[in-house]
Amino acid sequence: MSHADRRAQILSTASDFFAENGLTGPTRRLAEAAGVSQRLLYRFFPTKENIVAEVYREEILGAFKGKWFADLQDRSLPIEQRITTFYVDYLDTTLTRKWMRLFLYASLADSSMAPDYIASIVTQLLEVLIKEAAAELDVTLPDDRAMIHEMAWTLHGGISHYAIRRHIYKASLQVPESSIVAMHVHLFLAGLGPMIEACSDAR
Amino acid sequence: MSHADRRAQILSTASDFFAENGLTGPTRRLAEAAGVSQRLLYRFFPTKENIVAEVYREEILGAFKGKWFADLQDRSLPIEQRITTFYVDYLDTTLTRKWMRLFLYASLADSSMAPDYIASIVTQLLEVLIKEAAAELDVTLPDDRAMIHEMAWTLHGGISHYAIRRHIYKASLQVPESSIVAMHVHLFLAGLGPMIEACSDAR
DNA sequence: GATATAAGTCGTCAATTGACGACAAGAAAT
DNA sequence: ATTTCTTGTCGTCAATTGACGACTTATATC
Repeated sequence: MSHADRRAQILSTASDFFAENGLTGPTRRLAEAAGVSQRLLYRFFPTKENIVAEVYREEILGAFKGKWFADLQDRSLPIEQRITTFYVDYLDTTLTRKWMRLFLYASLADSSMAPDYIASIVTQLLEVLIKEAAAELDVTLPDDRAMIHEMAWTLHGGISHYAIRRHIYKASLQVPESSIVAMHVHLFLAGLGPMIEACSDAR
Repeated sequence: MSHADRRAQILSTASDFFAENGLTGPTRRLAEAAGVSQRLLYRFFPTKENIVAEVYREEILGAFKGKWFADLQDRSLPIEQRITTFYVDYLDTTLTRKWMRLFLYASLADSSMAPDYIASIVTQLLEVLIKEAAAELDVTLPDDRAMIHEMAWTLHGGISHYAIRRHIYKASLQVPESSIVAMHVHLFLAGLGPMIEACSDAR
């Protein structure tokens, strides 16, 4: 098998392996899973840490789509539909079992695998999302950007946590995913106006 | 030092140790952290797994208060205040750094450390919470219990995910915690009615 | 066919791991 | 003072770990 192909195959196996067994999973079991001798791993990667880092780069950082930004701002569609469509896709492509487990293992290991980059992307996403919502609902957002982000997190966090319940806590979920997304989005859009009002009053 | 005291001290150290280093942290480092020889651990616990299990029992399962059920149902106070007070306390006592990290490490390890018990408690909590909210808002909940739970999860999941962002992702959070809780609760109460209506219409 | 180069494995090293037997120090009881 | 029991440590065992040198096998190039 060619160098590039073998490397890709190992990385693909590794992403599944580390997602299931944690970043501390032994290289011998990883090699076994890849159908390869343990020694061969070190022909492609200098250290085990390097394998983990490569998996992280490919699987975690590569899971975001630029298209989302454009779609969320397509005002020819109602905001509820735009957000719902986005989250159905987001759950399907990014908040998968593999992604969530890798991301949590990496975050827990405090390994400086900078979640800053991801935080930055998500923040941009949230900012677009809530600005579009505010525009269609005709409400004015507060000036404080940190506060705006937290408002958007009430929606984004709820859906992210649904993915955690599903993939990490292995909760038995009976309500179909599309209904759940619809609920979260509807609640958010219905409550956004009142929430902003309450925030202004409190000040 | 007496047997009981020493055991308690080891467990206390172990809970911090495993929370920070993961359930795979070595016994030698744990012993060192406890200021004790590694051998001594095995005078109190038959295996390392047993230490982890004991930590889990004490720290994870022991973090829930029966008082919450009573307080949430005290109709002499407005529901918004009841829920807000509950979540401020919940974040402070249960969704701590230590608790979250232990719980996530345990959940990821798929170890059958039955999260069923916790799921059961949380479900009861959510059912009380949303029933009280529906009562005060004078809206009727759907019959489907699974659906009711998911509705409550829009609030509970959002706040839980805030704790994850804070303690696991180490996000820099600028907005004070009390404001965040207030936002989530207000959004939920404002959106609950419309969300329920949308659910009925969809059917 | 000879030869070089790439693909891959075997066996091993030192370090680390969970676990435990053997022993030491101290207190309590007789 | 001797015995006995508790509290504790030292040193060690076998298994596992990441890493790598030495070797084999296949493929391609001349």
